[in-house]
Amino acid sequence: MKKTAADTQQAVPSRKEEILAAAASLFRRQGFERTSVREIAQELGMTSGSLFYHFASKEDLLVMIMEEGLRDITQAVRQAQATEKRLPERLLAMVQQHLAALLGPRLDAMTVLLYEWRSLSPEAQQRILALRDAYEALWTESLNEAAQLGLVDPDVALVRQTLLGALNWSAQWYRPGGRLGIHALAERMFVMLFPKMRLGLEQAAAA
Amino acid sequence: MKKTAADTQQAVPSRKEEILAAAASLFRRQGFERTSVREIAQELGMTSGSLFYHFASKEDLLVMIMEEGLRDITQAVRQAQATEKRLPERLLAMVQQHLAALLGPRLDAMTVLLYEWRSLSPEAQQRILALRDAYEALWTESLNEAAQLGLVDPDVALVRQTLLGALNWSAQWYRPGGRLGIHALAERMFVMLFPKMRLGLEQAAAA
DNA sequence: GTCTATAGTCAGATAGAC
DNA sequence: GTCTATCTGACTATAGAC
Repeated sequence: MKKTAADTQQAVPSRKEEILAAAASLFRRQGFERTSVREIAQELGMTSGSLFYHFASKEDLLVMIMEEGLRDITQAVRQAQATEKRLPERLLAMVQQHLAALLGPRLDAMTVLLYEWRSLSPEAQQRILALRDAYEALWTESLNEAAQLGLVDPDVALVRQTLLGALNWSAQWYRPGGRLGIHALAERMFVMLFPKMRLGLEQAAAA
Repeated sequence: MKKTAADTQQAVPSRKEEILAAAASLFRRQGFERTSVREIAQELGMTSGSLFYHFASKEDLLVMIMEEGLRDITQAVRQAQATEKRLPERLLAMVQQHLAALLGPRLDAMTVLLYEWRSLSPEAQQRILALRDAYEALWTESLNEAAQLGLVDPDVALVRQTLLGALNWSAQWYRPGGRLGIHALAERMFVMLFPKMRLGLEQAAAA
């Protein structure tokens, strides 16, 4: 029995997590192919050979970064969906959690997830795609309900693509410390993208 | 005086254009770094050395693909903007031209433009970024007018990012021959993203 | 304009000492 | 768990014949 349990929430990151974080940061800034394992190792003060004690291959690194990102955002949005029962508020909570996962502390991993999937082998691509489909199914579910209430266009697939496209694009331009925080950004985009939904909240009279 | 003038609209593509098209197709499917010059040459029945008679470097290929894509979409949207004088119709025409340029015959080049810019050298990145800024300025201009008429949120930068994000994301999922043509897709997305705009057109009573 | 041949570089991954 | 040293292969780009 190894001591690798409960490694998800600890404050002191394991070596493996340090490597994943450094790799994600480099992959986001330079792309997967333009980043060498030597660069990743150097970032951590080790040599390239040592990396392969922790990971079987460079692609293995990429796959784990992506799976971690997808696991995080899926869990966050699923919880928002389960917590908020009423519909307009539930979708707002889902948008907030999506942007928080995308633009928050895991920005590197999430950006890599969005823009480096072509560097995966076909087999790994299928695995990641299956996880992404499961995530998108959460949205389809709640958007279907909204469509039945007449709150969104009945073409739910198109609504989902438009919504997630607008949200995901923010990873290309959003920079922490800008004029809008993530929470405020989520509200603004929600109002813009779901104009038929009135929230009965305090921002009803906002500009 | 060489015979290279008026090469833009001809039906028979020059060798250079054939190379650019083959490269764009491979870059879109595999990414820039994962595509070798040998593959590009093979696609055209030549050997890798011959490519360098036409292009100085592999990056040169990428830059030309991107510049061509940006030139096309800028021209198309600028013409729509200049032709339609009235505002809601003008923005619809711009959305239609944006999607037509993005998803039409130049889909390969446009996708490469959107997703491979990190493979450019810093100098080339600046050049491309300047062209992209000029393109986005077209949108800022018309969206500013719309904001003054109360047709869109006054945060024009956010509106532009949201709009272009949703439109550009379609390159990830749209496939020609699907249930929606490009023209119809543009109308649907326009209505979804600009709900305050009523067009005075025939689709006023659509579902 | 295209070929062959190859220079020159750098990548991912492995073996074995410590 | 990290190191040094190295294998093996692939890549871009060039030179010069045709």
